[in-house]
Amino acid sequence: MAPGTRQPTIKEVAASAGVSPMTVSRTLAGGVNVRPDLQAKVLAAVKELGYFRNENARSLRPGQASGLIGVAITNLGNPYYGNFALGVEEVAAKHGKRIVLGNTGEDCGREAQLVADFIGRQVEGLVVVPSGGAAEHLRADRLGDTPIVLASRQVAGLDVDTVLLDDVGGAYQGTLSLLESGHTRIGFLGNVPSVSTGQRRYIGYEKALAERGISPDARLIQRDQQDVEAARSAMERLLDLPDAPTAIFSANNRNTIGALKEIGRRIRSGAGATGFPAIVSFDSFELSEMMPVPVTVIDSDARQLGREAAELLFARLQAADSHGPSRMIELPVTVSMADR
Amino acid sequence: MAPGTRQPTIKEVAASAGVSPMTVSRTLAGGVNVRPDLQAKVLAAVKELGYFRNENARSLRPGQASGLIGVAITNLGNPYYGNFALGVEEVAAKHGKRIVLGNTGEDCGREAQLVADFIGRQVEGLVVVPSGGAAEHLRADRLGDTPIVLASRQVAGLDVDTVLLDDVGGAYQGTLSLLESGHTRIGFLGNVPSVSTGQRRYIGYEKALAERGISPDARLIQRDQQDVEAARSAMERLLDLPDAPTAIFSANNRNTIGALKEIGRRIRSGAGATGFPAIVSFDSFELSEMMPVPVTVIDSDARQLGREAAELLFARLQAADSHGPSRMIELPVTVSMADR
DNA sequence: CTGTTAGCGCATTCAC
DNA sequence: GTGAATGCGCTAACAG
Repeated sequence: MAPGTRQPTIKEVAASAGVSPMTVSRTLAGGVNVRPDLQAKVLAAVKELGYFRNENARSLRPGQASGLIGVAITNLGNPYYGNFALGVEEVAAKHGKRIVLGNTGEDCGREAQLVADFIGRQVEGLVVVPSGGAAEHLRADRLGDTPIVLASRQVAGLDVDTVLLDDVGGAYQGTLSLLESGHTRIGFLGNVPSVSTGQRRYIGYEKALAERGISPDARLIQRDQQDVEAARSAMERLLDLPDAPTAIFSANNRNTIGALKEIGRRIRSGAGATGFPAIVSFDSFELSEMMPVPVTVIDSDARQLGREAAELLFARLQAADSHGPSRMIELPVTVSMADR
Repeated sequence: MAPGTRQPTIKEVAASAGVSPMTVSRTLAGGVNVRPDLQAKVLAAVKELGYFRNENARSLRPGQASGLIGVAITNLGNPYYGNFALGVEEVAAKHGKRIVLGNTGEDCGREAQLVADFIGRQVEGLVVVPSGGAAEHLRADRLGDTPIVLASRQVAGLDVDTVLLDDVGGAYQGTLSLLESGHTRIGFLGNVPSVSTGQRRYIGYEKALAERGISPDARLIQRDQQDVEAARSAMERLLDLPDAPTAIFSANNRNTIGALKEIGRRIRSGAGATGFPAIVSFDSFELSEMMPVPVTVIDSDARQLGREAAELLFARLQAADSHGPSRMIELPVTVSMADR
């Protein structure tokens, strides 16, 4: 095709095939009630001209759905959310829908923009991992009638379908396993409490301690680390305490990696490979079995989380029920010593 | 949107505000030539009704761009490509465009579908990490006038803008560093040669060997592993050779992780932590400094790769030159001992 | 400054 | 089986 040309339209295909636009439309829609010889002519013209049906114009017609599901995640660079998106896509594909994926970068403003754009592009539904700030823009009545499902994190006061992990239970079990090994001084590394996972995992940790009559020691609790370097630095502070913890509960992948990096740093400066705290990590990571200290992993299936969120959305779409009572699902997690 | 309900339209907003649709349109477009009091009325009605401008209808008008860039990657679950997509998005945002992201899963058919859908949705340009199979559907003349940039991998016979890493040079340098340490039996772990990175990295490996007068030993070369388990198994075969390699060049992240897992397995079965081959890995990975064997990493910046690909695309879009001679960029890589 | 007209690409409805 | 008319939501161009 020559420079400066537009995408060919259905009219041009029709002209080229010597039929009316309707015959082209019908042929592309499956060919019911079109003579085979005309279909062949149309398909030849389509190929010849490099015609693609304009999906935007198509979805303009009333009753025609856009075929799109909007997915907003917080961090594309995190494989957990990448796999989550794959799970959503898998279910969407099963229903003949495509996903449009956007990254919020944990920024509430970008999230609002993204959601507005999704709606402007006529998505049929939304799957959002909320960034944790204000969430006015996610309220059902601000979304037109577009159904939304939250995943991984909940938003206080937002009464919409939500899929979470069993954060409290996982953190509880993980902490309990440390207590059962005899640890009493257990450090906590976590992300900001304004994110619901941070909040919920802390609750599980505290609950296990409480059952053993241990009240949390504020000096052992570091819960503001959003990235690996902050986590490493928090671990450094814990290890330097006069009465350092003998075990660490890390509430997510980023904190676990940071903690392990600090341990590695000390080993390489000649500290020897012993005497470091045992670690329980909420979220798995590759090569956990290769670490110089044993790591117990609380694992969840990101892809399954994505699938469940999408299923919840499609259930609502099929029920044509965008305002029914909201549902909440908690997915189980598995606690296991890193495979070694 | 749930079947049965509609998003409010510009007409309804106009009616609610007591103005004409054009006044609404103008207000939403920035408000030039609209009295402030009418603007206020319009904005109030917009908020009241929860109106979102229909971007699909908007892009139907001639001259109105869709504001979308289509991005197709091979594996969303791989953080490398996640970060790549972030780089594309960053540059797109700078130009006021949004990205639509799709996952091909290394499947050529899905890639073709995805690209067709992107064009059907009137994307202004495409950034594709090609899956490696046949690529008829990526030829410029099959894409209408939509410009395309390939990233990370090239496709033989496809003369379009491409951004690659310095695969050959990186592999050459990495292999050379092993040769300079005195290794002569250097194993190769890589992905399938039909993917251009696999091909190019092998060439660099071979080139370094040739300079030292070493001809590749077929028994040391395993180049069909696309996932971690296959890589581990390939490493197992290498280690079990009567004359096992003293060093390994691993051509990508998946192969490196697999190789290390096999080493870990042997250490845990009591093999002791010495006597394993030195490893050079094309692609970095987290916690590489914690490995029981030293790992040299050939690193590249996925995000920068995404940025460069996007810049190439926007250069072409702005030049309104979708058919000029194609350009090829090779990004440098850094070779460094894992920071330890 | 504001409103009316017209048409973007497509598919539903109704004629033939 | 096929085509002509019509309108989806929006905005350029023009009229007032």
